[in-house]
Parts: sequence; structure tokens; C-alpha cells
Amino acid sequence: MKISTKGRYGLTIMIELAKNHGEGPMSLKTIAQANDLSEHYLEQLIAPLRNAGLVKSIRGAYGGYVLGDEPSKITSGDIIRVLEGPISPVEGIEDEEPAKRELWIRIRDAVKDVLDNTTLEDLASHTEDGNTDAYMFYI
Amino acid sequence: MKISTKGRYGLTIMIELAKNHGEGPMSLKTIAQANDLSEHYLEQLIAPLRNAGLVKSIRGAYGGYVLGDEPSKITSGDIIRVLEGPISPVEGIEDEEPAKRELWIRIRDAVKDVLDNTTLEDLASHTEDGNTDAYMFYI
DNA sequence: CATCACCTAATTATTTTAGTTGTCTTAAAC
DNA sequence: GTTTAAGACAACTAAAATAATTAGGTGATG
Repeated sequence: MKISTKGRYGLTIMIELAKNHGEGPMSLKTIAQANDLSEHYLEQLIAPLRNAGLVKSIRGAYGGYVLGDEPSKITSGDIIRVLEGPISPVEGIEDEEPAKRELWIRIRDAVKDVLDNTTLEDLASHTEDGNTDAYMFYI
Repeated sequence: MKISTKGRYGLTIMIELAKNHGEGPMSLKTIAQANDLSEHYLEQLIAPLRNAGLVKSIRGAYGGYVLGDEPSKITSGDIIRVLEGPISPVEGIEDEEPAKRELWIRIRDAVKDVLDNTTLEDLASHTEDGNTDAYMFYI
């Protein structure tokens, strides 16, 4: 029941781009260094994001990546689905017997609801310093 | 974002025991054959369930396993937590930066809510034939 | 006292994860 | 017009997790 580094690092990339939105392209090198991640590994992750239109690439010197759309239009579900595959706790949910299928569907829909209703705009705003109030309730 | 065979088969065992509740012990052999699973593998899964008190074992001829409590008192969360570990989309949720932490917590709480509010009684009742209505809405 | 069932531990095959290595292409800047 | 920063593409690999398999017990009931 874990999300792998694909989804986690992919989200990191997209949050960085969201924070930089409107200020020109941002290179993977910058993002990799700021987050202490392998640039080559991030390249593998950004390829499917580019194919899905979630980011646009600008080649050449001083190039980099920009978001494919407004931060408010891109959800965490868009990103996770591209990098982790379908949001379902089991493969082939239809093949399961009714009792278990019912549970998997409830889980899938609960997660889907969170992912599809959390935008990059929501997430990027959580990084700006002091407003720790928002998540104080949860811990 | 998947649940492994541990959690899935563990749930299968528990649902079978729930359906058999009040009718004496049920052997792993019976459960394994009915679900076309390896008996030896199920033995590995039922050990932690027994240690957690979710099932009781009755040794000897015509022995087997019975639920450790009423089906209405055992939740899918009890079972999944024992076999899959803590319900959290990432390890070390506290170490994540605020933006992502917020998302992981929302997911965790959503899944937790489903798992802790779905009892074996709920699940076992879904196997009895025709009432496909309940999950018709979802597919 | 044989059977049937539970108990424990070691080993193995497969898959997934998390990268690494290397080469090539593009395009802006100088 | 060539340097150089940056993306594109492909193949390979080490380590860990997953999913079993195999083997050899122990205990209680009929």
C-alpha cells in the first residue's frame, strides 16, 4: 500500500515547477540538486509526464521544463496515475469475489477522491513558510 | 499503491471464517482448496493473525481455526494492518516536506476511514448470492 | 496409534524498485 | 559558427520485496 519513488519524485518535480510557474523554464539539474536526487533518474520520470502533456520541455541552453497547464488545473491524481498506473489497491478488481471487490472499490474511490481534488496549486501553497496550521490538525 | 497477496489472501481466510462463524473450526486445507491457494503459504499468513488474536486455533483431528471475535467486531483494517503493516502511502510521513506530507496524510486518513469502518460482517454478507445491487453503482 | 491439523524455518524464483551508464540531439548564447 | 547547457533515448544492473515452495517437525483427537 505504498507509493514508490516514481510517484513521490514526480510530485516533487511538479511542485517545484508549480512554485516556479510563470518565471520561465526550470532545469532538471536545478530540481535534482535542490532535492538531492539523481538527475538521470528524474529524466526517466519526466518523460511520461511530458508525453501526458503535464509538462512542456524547452531544449537547448537555458532551457528546461514548464508546467503544461495552470497549477490549479493539474491534480495530484493526474501525476500519480501517469507514474504509478491506475489507482486501485489490486490488479483486476473485476476478477475478485464480491466481498473483496466491494472493499477494493471503497478504497479506490476514497483515494481517487483525495487525489482528484488536490491540485498543484493547493500543494505548492503549503510550502510557503509559516502556515503550519493546516496540517497541525492531522498529526 | 497495491495490496500484496498477504493482505488479499489473509482477507480471503478471514471472510471464509466469518461465513463459517458459529459452526465450529475450519481447516486451512478446506480454505486453500476452496480458493485454489497454497495451504503452506496460508499457514505463513495465519500465524501473525493468530498472534494478534484475530483467529484462534484448535489443534488435532477435526481441528482448524475460528474467529477470535464476532465478525462485527473485526475490521478489514485489523487484518490489513497485521499483514501489510501501517496504512500509509509512504514510509516516514513526518520526514516529508509540508506539501507532500499534506497529501500523504489525506490519503492515509481516507484509506484508514474505509478500512476501520468495514467489518467482516459487512464483507461476509456480500458473498451471499444475488444482492449485486450494492456494488452495481460503482462499476 | 494413525490421522489430520497446526507450527517453524530455510530456500528459491520472480518481479519491482531505484537507479547507472552511455550516447545522441537540440538550440540559445557568445 | 562553435561552444555549451540542457533535453532525448536506450540499455543495463544491483538490491530489495514479493510470492511462494520445500522440508521437517509437534500436538490432539478419534
